Amino acid sequence: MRRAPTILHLDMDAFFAAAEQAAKPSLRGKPVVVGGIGPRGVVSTASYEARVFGVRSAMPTAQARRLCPNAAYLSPRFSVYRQVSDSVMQLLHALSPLVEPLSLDEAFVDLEAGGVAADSAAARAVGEQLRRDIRAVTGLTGSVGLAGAKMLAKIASEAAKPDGLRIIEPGTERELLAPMTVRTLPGVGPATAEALRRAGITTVAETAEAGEAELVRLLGRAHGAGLYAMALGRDDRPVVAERDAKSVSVEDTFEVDLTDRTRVRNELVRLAERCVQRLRAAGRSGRTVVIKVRNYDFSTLTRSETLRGPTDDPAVVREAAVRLLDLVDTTGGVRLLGVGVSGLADFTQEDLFAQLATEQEAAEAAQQARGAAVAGEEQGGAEPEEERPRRWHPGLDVVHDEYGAGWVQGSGVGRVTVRFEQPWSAPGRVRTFAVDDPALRPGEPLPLVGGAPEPDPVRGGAGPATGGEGEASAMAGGPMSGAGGPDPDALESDGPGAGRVEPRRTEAICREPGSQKAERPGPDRPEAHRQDLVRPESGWAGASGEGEPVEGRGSSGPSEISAPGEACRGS
DNA sequence: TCTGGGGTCCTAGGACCC
DNA sequence: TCTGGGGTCCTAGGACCC
Repeated sequence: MRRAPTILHLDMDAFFAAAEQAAKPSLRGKPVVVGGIGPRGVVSTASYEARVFGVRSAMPTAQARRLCPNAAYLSPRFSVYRQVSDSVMQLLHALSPLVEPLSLDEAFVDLEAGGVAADSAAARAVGEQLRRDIRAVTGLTGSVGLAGAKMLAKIASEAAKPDGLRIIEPGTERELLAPMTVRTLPGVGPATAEALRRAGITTVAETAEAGEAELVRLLGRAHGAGLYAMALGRDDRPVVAERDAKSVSVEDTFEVDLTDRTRVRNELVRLAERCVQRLRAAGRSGRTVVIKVRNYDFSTLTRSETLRGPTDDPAVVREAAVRLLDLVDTTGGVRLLGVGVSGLADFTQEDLFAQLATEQEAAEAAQQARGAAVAGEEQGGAEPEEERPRRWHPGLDVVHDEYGAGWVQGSGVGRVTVRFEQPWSAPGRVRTFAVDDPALRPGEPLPLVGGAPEPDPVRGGAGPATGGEGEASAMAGGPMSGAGGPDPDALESDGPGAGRVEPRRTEAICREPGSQKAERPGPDRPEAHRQDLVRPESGWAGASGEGEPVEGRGSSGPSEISAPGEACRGS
């Protein structure tokens, strides 16, 4: 515990949702929910406008839709968030060599080690400047906590949200923490809180009064002792720059439980290969292979096997995974499968000959596969590689030959609805195309700031905002390009600036006393991941396209999203 | 309401060794 | 003949975090 508040914790505000609002002008000031779009999806991040309606991180998306049917529901675009995160982390590294990232949107910084602040006033100045810099570089807001210990800095940034800065002065922490719920302390989740509650402990003060011995008795050695220290405001953990990953894993939840044993096996093999790809990309190898199986009833089990030495050989991992699967009863249905590797090393100890042998095998197998393909023996699965995605996820970046850059607002019943706008443009308008319209293809994410209004990608055509080009195509039939006539969607779309609300205003609405802190999991849990796990045949697109205000149907998109307090109320 | 994906750390029991 | 401790490794599960 230091005598000056020189440990800084930065937490970006509603990170994923804020990034989407920055990228999509028509969504600014509107409720936005980023997360899994499928029937089993959960919310990663809700914008502050969506939180007004009770939408929270980790909530099933289906429940969020009931609470706030008019929000924009978007799949995460991790490449964009990573890019923004990198530029934020760069700003942090300018302050100190000791930067400890906790996730894409969160990090500790040791200001003392950086020599940029030795007292409270200096720390505040650094924190405020950092917030300005983040805004200038990314267009997004972040909240800063400053204290003499990590735990307190994190509590401070939470209290500062959104778009604020808070200092906990060393010496004041016990008084400050005393009345707070024990859930405030890191490491206290639902189970620990319940165990403590049964012992009559609900506040931090009561936790401290209970004493270390009692807490150890209730919670076990490590957890009890750690919690006792935290309750006293004691936390000596240093800011640690880089930590090597200890495991790599991938998992998929299926839209419909898998019952066919062969299918389960095939999916597991796919996962094993994906896992090894990630392992190799990280330049690592591992010794323990783990599989995870979640059953139809949500019961979950793991099976693991430790090899004689570390490997990054897909065949070795795949075979271990399949062996482990043989130990598991999957009758009744499998909801989720996962494959992981732990016991990571930086190199492989497998003997060179074995390595060469498997590579040769793989080469031969590939050769055979090619032969089979040529002979026309391949069945259905491997259709020729198309440039278009199998599904048009809401939020996906696209480019249209005629209308330029935009993003998918929704899709279904053979159509895809696109809003043509860029981060620096006015809110754009919506057009609907056939899903197989050849003029429409996936596009690169655009930078959130500094994107020069590029020359119009449309050769000789008017820009997307000019209007009058007519409907591109429509209806479930094939592409009907270039027909004239006004675009009905365009007529109903936002004019420039319409419906624009300064984000700050609605954030303020959300900032009701106590409304944030009482809630766990916290308001920002953007570390969720691929939600687009739907297997091709299960087809969420039809489901989501039908009757979803944001995701489909021409004009009823975000352009018609009402301000918070109007539309979403009482549905 | 029906529960994602990617991680970390801890506990506990059994095997095995000294 | 009945019963040591301690250490390490492996496996399984659970809590927690974002």
